[in-house]
This record gives sequence, C-alpha cells and structure tokens, in this order.
Amino acid sequence: MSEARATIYTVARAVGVSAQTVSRVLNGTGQVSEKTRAAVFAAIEAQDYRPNAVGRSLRASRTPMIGVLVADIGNPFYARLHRAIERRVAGSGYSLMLMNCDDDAQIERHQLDLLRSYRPTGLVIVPSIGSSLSDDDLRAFGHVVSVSRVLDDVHVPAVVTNGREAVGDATAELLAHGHTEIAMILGPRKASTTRDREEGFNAALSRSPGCRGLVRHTDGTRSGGEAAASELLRTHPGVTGMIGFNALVTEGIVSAVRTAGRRCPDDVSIIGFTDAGWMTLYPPAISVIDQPVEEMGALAGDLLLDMASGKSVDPGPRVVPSTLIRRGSVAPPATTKERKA
Amino acid sequence: MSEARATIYTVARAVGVSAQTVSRVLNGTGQVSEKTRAAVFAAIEAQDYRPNAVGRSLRASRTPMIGVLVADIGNPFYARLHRAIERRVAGSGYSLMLMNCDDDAQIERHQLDLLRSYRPTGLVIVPSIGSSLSDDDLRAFGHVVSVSRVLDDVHVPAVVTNGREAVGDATAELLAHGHTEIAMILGPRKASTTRDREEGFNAALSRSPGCRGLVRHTDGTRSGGEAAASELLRTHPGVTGMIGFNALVTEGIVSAVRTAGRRCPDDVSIIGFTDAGWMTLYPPAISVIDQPVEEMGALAGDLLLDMASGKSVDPGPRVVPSTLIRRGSVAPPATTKERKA
DNA sequence: CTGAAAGCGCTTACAG
DNA sequence: CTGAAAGCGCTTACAG
Repeated sequence: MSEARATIYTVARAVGVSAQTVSRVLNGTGQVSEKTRAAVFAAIEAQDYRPNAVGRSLRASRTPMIGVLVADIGNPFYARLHRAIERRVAGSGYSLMLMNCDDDAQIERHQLDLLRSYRPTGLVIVPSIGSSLSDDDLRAFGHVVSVSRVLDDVHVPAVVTNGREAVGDATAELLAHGHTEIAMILGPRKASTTRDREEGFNAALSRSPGCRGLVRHTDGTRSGGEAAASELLRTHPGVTGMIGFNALVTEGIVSAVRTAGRRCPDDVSIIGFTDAGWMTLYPPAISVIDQPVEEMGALAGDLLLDMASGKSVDPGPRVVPSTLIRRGSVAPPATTKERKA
Repeated sequence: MSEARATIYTVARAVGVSAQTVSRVLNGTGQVSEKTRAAVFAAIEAQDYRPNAVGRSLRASRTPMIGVLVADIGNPFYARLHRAIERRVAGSGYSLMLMNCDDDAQIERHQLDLLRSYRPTGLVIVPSIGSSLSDDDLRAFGHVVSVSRVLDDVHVPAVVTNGREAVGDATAELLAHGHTEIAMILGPRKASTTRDREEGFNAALSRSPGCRGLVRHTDGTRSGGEAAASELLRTHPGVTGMIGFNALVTEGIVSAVRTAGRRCPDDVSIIGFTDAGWMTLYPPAISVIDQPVEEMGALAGDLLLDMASGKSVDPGPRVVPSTLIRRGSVAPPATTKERKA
C-alpha cells in the first residue's frame, strides 16, 4: 500500500535475481529455470506488479500500437471499420489508438503529429477530403495502409471498394427498369470515392443513348443529401431514379422524396450506398450497394500486421467488391408502367 | 536523410546549447533568451525534429492520454459519446485512446490492463454488463469517470441520464392515450440502465390500477428486440403500446410490429429510447426518449479534465436529463378510438 | 538566462 | 541459466 510502485527492480530484489531475469520471464525470452520463473511470478503477484509499456516502448524505440485516423467516428461506416480492424488485430499484441479529424486537413496533420510522437508501429488512415498528406508524411509512420479513400501521388497499400463498377451496376439496374432520367447525389468533389462513383455513373449512362444523368455534389451528410435531392425533384420533375453516395445522403434522399410528396418506388426509385439497419425497416426496403466494411477493415488489419512482421507488401490498391442488394425501392417509373398496362 | 533520428540532443548540439535548454524552449518553461529560442526553433525545423512522447511520459511517470473504454464502438450511442468526449478534450493537451470490450467482463479487464500499462492520466468507462471491476481496479487509473452505466459499490463520478423518470414519462404518455396493456422491451438484466428503466416503467404502471405492464429482457440488439417483440405480439395480442430499451431494440420492435401485420400507431404505439436518424424517416416518425449523448460526453470530459487539473470532484452520479420527443408513433389504441367514435 | 547530473522503467548486447 | 552495464529520449531538481 504505502510502498513505492512496483517495478522490474522491486520484483528482482524480492526474488534475489537481476532485473534482466525478470525481464526474461516477462517476455518468455531466453532460458530461465523453472524455479526462478515460479519465484518471479510469485513476486509479481505479491507486489501486484504491472509492466510499464512506456519504459518498454522507449527502449524499443517503438510502441506496439497502431494508429487509426478516420474522418468522423460518429459516422457508422467508420465506427464499423474501426471495429473490424480491432477484431483483426486483437491478440496480435498491438493496440489501436483511434483519432478523429472531422475531415479537416489541418486537424488531420495535427492528429498525425500527435500520434507519431508515440512512435506507433503503424497507421491505418482514411485520408481527409482536402488532405495535404504526402508520401514523406506517411513514410514517417513506417507501416501505413489507407482505407476507402485514396491519396493522390501517395504510394501505400490501400483497401478500397469498386465504387466505379458498383455504381455502374446500380445505374444499369435503374436503366433496366426503364428509367431515363436518373440522378446521383454525390459526396465532396475532392474525395476519390466521389470521383470513382461519378465515373461509374457517367460511364453507365454513356452506354444508354437517350437517357439523361444528373449529378449533384454535397458534403456527404443527410442534410446535404436532402437539400440536393429536394432541389433536383423541384427543378427536374422528370427524374425518376436516384442513387445516394453513402448511407447518410441516402437518408436525405428518402426524406426529400417523401417531403416532396412523391412515393418510392412508384414515383421515384432509390438505391443507396453502404447498408444500414434502417434500410430494411423502411417501407419499401431500400435497395443498396452493400459495401463490405468488415472485410475492408479486416484486410487493412492484415496488411498492417504483415508489414509489421517484416513481410513485404506492395503498395497500391486492393479492391474489395461491393454488391448490389435488390430490395423494394426500385421499380419501373410510373409512365412505363402505364404504357405497359 | 541518412542522419540518425533527431533528438533533443542533436538539436542542442547543432545550436551549441544544452539539452535542457531545448527542453525549456519546447515546453515554454523557464527563461530562455530570444536569440537562443530562435536558434533552437531553427535547428528543430532544419532537423525536422519531433518530440518523443514516450521519453516524456517515462520521465513524467504519466502519459497525457485519457483511455476510453466502451462496450461496442459499432453502436452509434458509444460512437457519438466518444466523439463528444473528444471534442471536449480537444486542445487540452490530452489525447484519447479508445478501446472496445464487446461487453465482455474478461476482455474489459484485459483492455484495462493494457491501457494501464501506458500510465494514462485518466479513464472514461462505460462498464460492461457483467463487469467485475472494483474500486481498487479503477483507483489504479487515478482519475476515472463512468458514463451511462453505473457500477455497484464503486465510488467514482458517474454521468448518467434519468432513465427512471424518462421511462416513467414515456409510460405515462401511453397511459394518457388510453393504452391499458403496455410492454417494455429491456436490455440485459444486469445492466444498471435496464434496472433504472424497468423501475420507471413499473412505477408508472403501479400508479394506474387496471393497467397491465409486461416486461421482456434482451441482449439489447435489434434481433434480440425483434424476437422479444414478436413473441409478445403473438402471445399477448392485447398489448397496444411498446417501449424500446435503446435505438437498436426499437428497430427490432418496429420490425416485429410490421412483420406481425400490425400498424403503428393504429394497432401498436411505439416509443424508443435514444434518438436515431431513421426515427424521423420512418412513417410514422418514432416518438423517442431523447438521450443527451453529446452533453453526457462533454460532462464526462469536463469532470476528467477537472480531476486531472487537481480540482476535487466528488464521487457519485451526475444526472443529465433525457426528454420525451413526441412524434407520430403514439396514438390512442384502436379500441379506444372506436369507443370514442 | 544556462548547464551537468541523475533517473523515469525497461531491454539490448555482452560476458560469463 | 544468469548478471553488470549502458542507453532509449526526455525532464526534474540543483547549481550557478
């Protein structure tokens, strides 16, 4: 109680061995006689000794910690991603240190400096929208994996989904149902994910002459999505299909369609991106491009663990495919239905 | 590039001063001549020197980090809580280290040991359901604040909401609309939040003779909530009002009601606990006991910062009130409506 | 305004 | 199988 904090030395003294021997017992390195080992464990228990990770890290010039920097942990996508990384990394000896940057390039840099001061073993990063991070900035972390969004001119392993193809499929799905005027409500222009998905949308439409595609950029939030969708429904009453950039924007679209007095899927068909619990609850259930968040997080964890264990991992993107889940929010547009009838 | 990593010594040598002086410049402590200070900053820049937090922590026997241990970061409630704590703590010089425990008492203990090995300044904890943590376990962290759930026989400041009163209000709301058979789908029996809310439910009903209250315990997930609600609707067709323990359980209730072919609010009125984006999207919008997650996180951050700065903070709970938001999911039961008509 | 010495708790060579 | 010495990068007294 009143004794000073237990250290490797107080344990060593109690047993009558050197600190070095205690260290060996603790780490399971080298040879220690069974008798000594038992005595050390007994002293550890008696003193309630707990290793000090700070001393260990300082000596090793490295902390068994992996930094995770995301744009917004309040966004379920990032929360699930973090959880998936954590599950993969559990038991590997590494802990995770989570940081937020509110999608602000300056905060991102600040958080990264902070993280770096602890000399972590690696970093998993979802770069911020206007990120100014360079190869050099990331190289300082040793092992880096980027997830979801990709940084220009930076050569680190990245885990991404096939947004281009997936949105292409979703667009094709609407076209196949007879929609001829389709809108995509995107995220911020500078995000690589926005570019990918926009390309997929435009490519699919360019293959369908006579059909029109409309695109809007937003901040990727529910209110941003709602505002853009409302404006579109008002100014382009011919739009009968809409694709959301992410789950939040899709919430906004669904809300805007209802507020505008249109019905889904009778008047407007909707396809979301990234599944969410409410999408199966809503009537009609929302069709969605299901992003494999868990697989993406697990793969990012794998890559980092591989790099940390010395395996060489080549830079560049790993694509984990998203797939279209068909539910009830897509139907032929009213005009087509009438024509058929 | 090829030079060894910059340290306080390499900077000192370049300037021709002692390491001590560099430390003073870095920390803004003591007196340093303007000329020396400028020279030190120049050398820091030239060498791209970054302070090593590990060395600093070891010397200080304390790391400017606050551990945050929650049951499940995939649950939006905890994600929002973490975010709120982070916002409050930003700029204070402390970083947050987030850990998960999957509501498992054993993992909780393991994560806590890990965290403790870094000698953090404090801990914000949402205790796991079956937590075996004692006063001693937490005292080792120096400064501790518990949030949402409360630990028996542990005397640390806690930030909670008034679950008892809030559920009492919700129950009263249903009673006032003429419901006489009401169910509450709760979380795990051992959670303090379950006990609070259950008490509030029973207390409100005991004041209304002739009315019947039914209670079910679940694991607090959507599927748990859905199973319990389905069973109730099947075995107790007289139930016309249901209250959910949290947002996920409420999802389950809404789903079960629809699957059972009952309409909300015509056949069954529903009140949730903890607001979520989908609740205003769903038709009808779900009435909810709105839990002030942001305020709770901010208060927890405040308390910890106060304790860390030496202010004395007395143990015991701080209650941040939840309030009932009335939306469209509560109406008189069909039988009452018929009688009135 | 500035510096030499010691030490935070641990592990890495090195030597037996 | 075990130990004495040094050092990871920093800050805390102490002394000028």
